[in-house]
Amino acid sequence: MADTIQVTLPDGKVISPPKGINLGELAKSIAISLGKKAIGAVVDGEVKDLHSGLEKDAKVKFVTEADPEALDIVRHSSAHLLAQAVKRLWPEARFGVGPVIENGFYYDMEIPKQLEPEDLEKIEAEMKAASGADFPLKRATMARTAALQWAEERKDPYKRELISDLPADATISFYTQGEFTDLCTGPHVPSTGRLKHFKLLSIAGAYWRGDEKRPMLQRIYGTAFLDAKALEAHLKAIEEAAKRDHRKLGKDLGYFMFHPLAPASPFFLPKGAFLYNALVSYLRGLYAEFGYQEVVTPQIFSSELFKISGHYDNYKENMYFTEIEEREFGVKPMNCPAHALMFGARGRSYRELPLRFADFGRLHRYERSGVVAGLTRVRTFAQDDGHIFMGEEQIGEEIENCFALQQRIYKDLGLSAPTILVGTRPEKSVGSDDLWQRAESTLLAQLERLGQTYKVNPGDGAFYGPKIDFQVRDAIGRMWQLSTFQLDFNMGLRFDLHYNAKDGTQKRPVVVHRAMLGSLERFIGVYLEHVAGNLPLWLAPVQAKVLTVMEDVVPHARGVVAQLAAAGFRVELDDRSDKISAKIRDGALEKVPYLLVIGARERDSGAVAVRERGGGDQGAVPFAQMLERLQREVAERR
RNA sequence: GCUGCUGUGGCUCAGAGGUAGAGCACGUCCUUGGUAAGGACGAGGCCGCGGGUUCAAUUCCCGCCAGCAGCUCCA
Repeated sequence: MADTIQVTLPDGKVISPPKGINLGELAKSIAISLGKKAIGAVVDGEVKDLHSGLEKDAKVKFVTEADPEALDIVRHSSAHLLAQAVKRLWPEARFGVGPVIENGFYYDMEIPKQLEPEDLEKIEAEMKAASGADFPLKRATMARTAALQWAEERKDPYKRELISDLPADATISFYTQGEFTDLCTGPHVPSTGRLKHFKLLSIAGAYWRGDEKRPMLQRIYGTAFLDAKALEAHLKAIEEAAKRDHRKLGKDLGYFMFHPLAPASPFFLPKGAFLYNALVSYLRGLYAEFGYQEVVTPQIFSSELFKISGHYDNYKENMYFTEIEEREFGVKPMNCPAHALMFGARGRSYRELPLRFADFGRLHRYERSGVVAGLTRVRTFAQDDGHIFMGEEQIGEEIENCFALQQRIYKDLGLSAPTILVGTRPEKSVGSDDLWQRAESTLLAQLERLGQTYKVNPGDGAFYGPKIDFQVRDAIGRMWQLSTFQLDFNMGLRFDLHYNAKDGTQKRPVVVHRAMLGSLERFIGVYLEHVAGNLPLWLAPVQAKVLTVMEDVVPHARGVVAQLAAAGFRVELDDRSDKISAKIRDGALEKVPYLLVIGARERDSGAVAVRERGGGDQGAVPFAQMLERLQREVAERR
């Protein structure tokens, strides 16, 4: 019995199948039903498909549709099904890679025909046919030379490149389904009949291996699920996401607009400008509390400044320049150089440190035309920017102070805890290895000390120093970078900044660049999506609308509006000669937090009939009580 | 920047080689109605911009601009 192995199942049971048994047979041997349901298996923590053989003792857990791993397997196999369908329709097609992504899969390919949306239907139909044929997916391995020859025969330079890039000792495996074979490590479903609930979503261009110097392939995005219901739900979720797209909300609610004569540059309409300014004044309140001093700095500087700061060498392609009196000037893309000038304008004492400058200055950055989008990627924006000048020994405390401020803001705004990413030295950068080394280790030490969990993104730092980026997942599930803390040992050096230390020596200040909301523009975009346009009372441009039931009560309603306005609330009156239901509908579509209905009854009793956003009629509430409720809610920032 | 798609009244969108339509919004009038659309009438369009083809272009072709989905790049 030397040729059996010990297999431990999830329930702790140990069985002894023959060595080399493939997982599909093993599943069947445990239970016929398991043999039918199994899609793959997790062997010692690694996902395998049912064709894999077992050569040694292992822990095996079969993956059925109930397991989370199943979805990835189905999606990966769906990508193969897509490729098979494309190959049937366009035999000349050459294939790049076809991985699983967060909500589905894609496949990059070179096809002589430029794909159009209608082609997706044709491809889908072909995929259904291949699924109906229920081809088993057979795994085979090939020696490197045979594999390369395979790619050669198919005249597929992409697969060839993929094969030659595989490590010398790699097992090169292929999967065959019917007439179609693809290079792949797997795992896959046992047969194409398992793939029924898929949908092709879009066509896009994608550079081969993400390199813009290499050919652009056509990429087809799709998604697949284990059952029709889940697919339906996902497609529905995509639709719902589109409804809370900030570009749509911004337009519908009259918050901001764009114009072709200022591409990628938002115009904040009165209501949007209110929100913008409300955020700024909220931050100003916190700045007083957290020891910041706000400054106002120029927009345009001689290029000399950017040569000193390093932007001229490292950031020039993102800057706007102009020439006047034969001197070159640059529009600032960041506030830091201006703050450095202010710090250095006179002698500084250690007693002033940490010196915290805050600046809501407008920044301009040239962004390539294809990358701009709504408010989340624009060419002009303001940050809730700040630079902290300090002694090296103050870094820890200051980073901690930054975290405290950030947590306060996120709490007030109802944002969830962000994902933390540490960016280290990029290729294009200023400063010595030693400075970078020190800056990076200081940041990491702080994160450790504060017990924050984080991931490191090598090479993702700013050109002047390493950074901590904070990403927030919005309600739709996309990640956005908002806050950023950046450590800078270089600015002091470049601008030759110094201060008189306690011991009488001249010392170099260290600088922290930090933004809490990041760019106000991006923040507003993300936040609008986060709340689906339902701004909390304290930020809503219109907090309440008074709606009149009939003409007789209009004078009284005016009085109510005046009282609310006198109490500092932003109120509108809807006294149109429309039915109350129509006014309610309009107010609801405007996402106004409170609709206050006034008819004869309310007038006579000094009340308002309250309707809270998203809810129904709450009945009459005495006016004084309502006023108090509004005041409380604003104070609590609900 | 690259690939593809799109561009028609304020908004959402039809339409066709013979210079335009719907719904909503808007205005006026009627209606004063109690919790998500009352009625009638009316006004409003360089059919993104510039070339070309054609007797005729908003429609077909080319270029540009802008937007959208991605790629690449970033708050």
